[in-house]
Amino acid sequence: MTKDRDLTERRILDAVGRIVECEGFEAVGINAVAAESGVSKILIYRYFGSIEGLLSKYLEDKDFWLNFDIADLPQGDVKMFSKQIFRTYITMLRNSPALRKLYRWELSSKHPSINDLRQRREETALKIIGFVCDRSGESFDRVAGISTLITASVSYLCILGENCGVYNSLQIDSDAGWEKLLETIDFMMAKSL
Amino acid sequence: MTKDRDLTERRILDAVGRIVECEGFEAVGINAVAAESGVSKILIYRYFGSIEGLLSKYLEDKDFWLNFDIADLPQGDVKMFSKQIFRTYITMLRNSPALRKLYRWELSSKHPSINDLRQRREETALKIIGFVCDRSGESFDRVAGISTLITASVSYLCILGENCGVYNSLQIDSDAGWEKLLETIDFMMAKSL
DNA sequence: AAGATATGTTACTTTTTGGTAACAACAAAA
DNA sequence: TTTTGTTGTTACCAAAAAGTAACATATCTT
Repeated sequence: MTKDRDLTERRILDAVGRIVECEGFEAVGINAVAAESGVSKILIYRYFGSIEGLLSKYLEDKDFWLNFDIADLPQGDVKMFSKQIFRTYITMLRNSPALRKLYRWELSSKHPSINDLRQRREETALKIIGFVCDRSGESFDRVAGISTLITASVSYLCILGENCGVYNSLQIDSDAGWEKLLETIDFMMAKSL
Repeated sequence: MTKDRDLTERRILDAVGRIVECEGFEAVGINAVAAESGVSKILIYRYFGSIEGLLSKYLEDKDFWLNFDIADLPQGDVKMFSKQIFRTYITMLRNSPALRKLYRWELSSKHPSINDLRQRREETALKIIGFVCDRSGESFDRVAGISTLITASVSYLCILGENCGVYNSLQIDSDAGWEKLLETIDFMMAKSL
């Protein structure tokens, strides 16, 4: 029995990660975390206060938009820039089980740290939309509307893809379906923006 | 103690309805249903076999697309027809808590009767998309892509609206936000179809 | 070394949830 | 009227979940 709080906390958070990726946030209970991490429950309470606190800690650095930096993308052409954002978002969501579980969880949970997340996301969104407006000459409402349509549908379809293979005859659980969707998105943006 | 199985079943199903509308399908457990309906659990088992069976029964006639009839909509102009479908869908979702809860539940549950639902929805979707293709001359993939983008985002935003007021600076929990969205959808369809 | 504090273990209580056994009352068929 | 089957009540059991009390051991300070 070595005594190392940092290590123990890491073990607990790692266990949360595994549970989330595999079964989602809904499955993160004290017993589950204790069992998965091999740490006794009482330590979880001591170090994180509650499951709420544990999840808040876990959520730090997990969201896509929060860690999004405009500077990471090519600045030249606005159309390319916009396209690239959506592509990156899709890639992230399709490759990260934890992110998909997070987006799913948000739809049914009123966890306090989710509000934080949303507010900070709104700030990022505002910045990006403003950026695109400035360079494209489109109205804010137009850009916001299109962005909303695209990101919301992408979020929905990525979540759904975990349980369901086909939506409107599109193969949403495979690359084939997503290429068709990307084609549609590109087409739509070409026409609308 | 009057003996009336039909009445009892009705009482149970009504209780399910109240629970679903208020807390969602996730909260439909035997104890909850028994308490809400005032019927003893064992009768629920006897009459519906299990919670699964109970939910399957409840789900009959609940989905939007399953009860959708092309004949209900104006047949004349294809553009109007398409617009009208999406408008109707939005109105239904925004006015029915149970429907929203169903769409939310689908994202995380593997309940057997959900597969039925999806398959039958696919059939309806195929019909509608085919119908629009025939009359508009657009390709199947184009129509399917646009429909997917719109319905998926609408579903997502309606579900999200229950816990979250703003998305991309759009007020998704109020008519104001939805009018802007409708405007975007109309614009997009005008350009794309 | 002695004491104080942080760390960890074990075993327990309570609550909730799903599930069942045993019996009581009513209704219709024999 | 007796029998049979359906409807309903009560009380229980078992498992899973959250949460806590009491104790043991390591680490650091003085």
